Amino acid sequence: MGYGREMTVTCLPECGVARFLALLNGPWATLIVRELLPGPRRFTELREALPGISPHTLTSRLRQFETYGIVIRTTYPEIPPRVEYRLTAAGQRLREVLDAMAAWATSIPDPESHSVSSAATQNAADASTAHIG
Amino acid sequence: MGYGREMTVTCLPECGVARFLALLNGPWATLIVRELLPGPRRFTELREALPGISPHTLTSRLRQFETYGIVIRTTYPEIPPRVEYRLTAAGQRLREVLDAMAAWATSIPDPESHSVSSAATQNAADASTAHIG
DNA sequence: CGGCATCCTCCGTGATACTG
DNA sequence: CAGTATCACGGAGGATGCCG
Repeated sequence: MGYGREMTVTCLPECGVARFLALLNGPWATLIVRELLPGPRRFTELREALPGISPHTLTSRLRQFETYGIVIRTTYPEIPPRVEYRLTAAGQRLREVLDAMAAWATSIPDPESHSVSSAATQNAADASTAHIG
Repeated sequence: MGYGREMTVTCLPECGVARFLALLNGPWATLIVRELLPGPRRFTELREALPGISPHTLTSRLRQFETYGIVIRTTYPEIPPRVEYRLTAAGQRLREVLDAMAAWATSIPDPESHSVSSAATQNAADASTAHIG
């Protein structure tokens, strides 16, 4: 699955979570959607809004979104050429998911406060002393 | 970012969405959390609940979750050995995110209904004829 | 400006085998 | 049972160059 074999996404998984992961795979995918939430964006605008992304990756994700009906690609036959990407109704419904992600992430402490040395690993002996079960 | 360089996650991104993606990276990560939501699970239970996952991957994700305080690993010094993984309070708050994911995924049509041939690509000429803005 | 083509790296994952 | 070790794969992603 995933980055190895399988998951050709010829037919999406039954599980909703799995379906989501199949469509918004990769670190950039969700961030691109995030940039499109406020409104339509041009290719270059997306590039500038996503520091570090390569045009190759941006095109790749945008094309996949287009294929799955998350994004609409509109070409304006102008000089210089202009292309706008905007979320479909389905794509805009992703706002709730991203909001949930952001809400969760901001609620957890920084990774510094739970370094590996004082990680959550524990033994049942300690557990019985405490109140695990 | 992502699978290339950077994103060593020494310090999580400011953006909540990016933080989420940094912690729940990879296709299996979220699915593992999903299996832990109902309650504590043992290593083998998780393996069986996630068809196709390898012990290597399962261990890897579980260790990362442990590092970031999403999962608690409890070792029972028994014969045969028993290890339970359970979500922390922060981990359990992921339920809302997964619910949002599932809700969104089930609301979108199957990929068959929007094949590439009839994809959403369109020209501005058509847009003016229609009602884009 | 908005790509596409090509080559390359990185890392999540799988498969198999082995250990406490 | 619960991993660990090793090798290998493949796709996401980066870098560069070129084109309409």
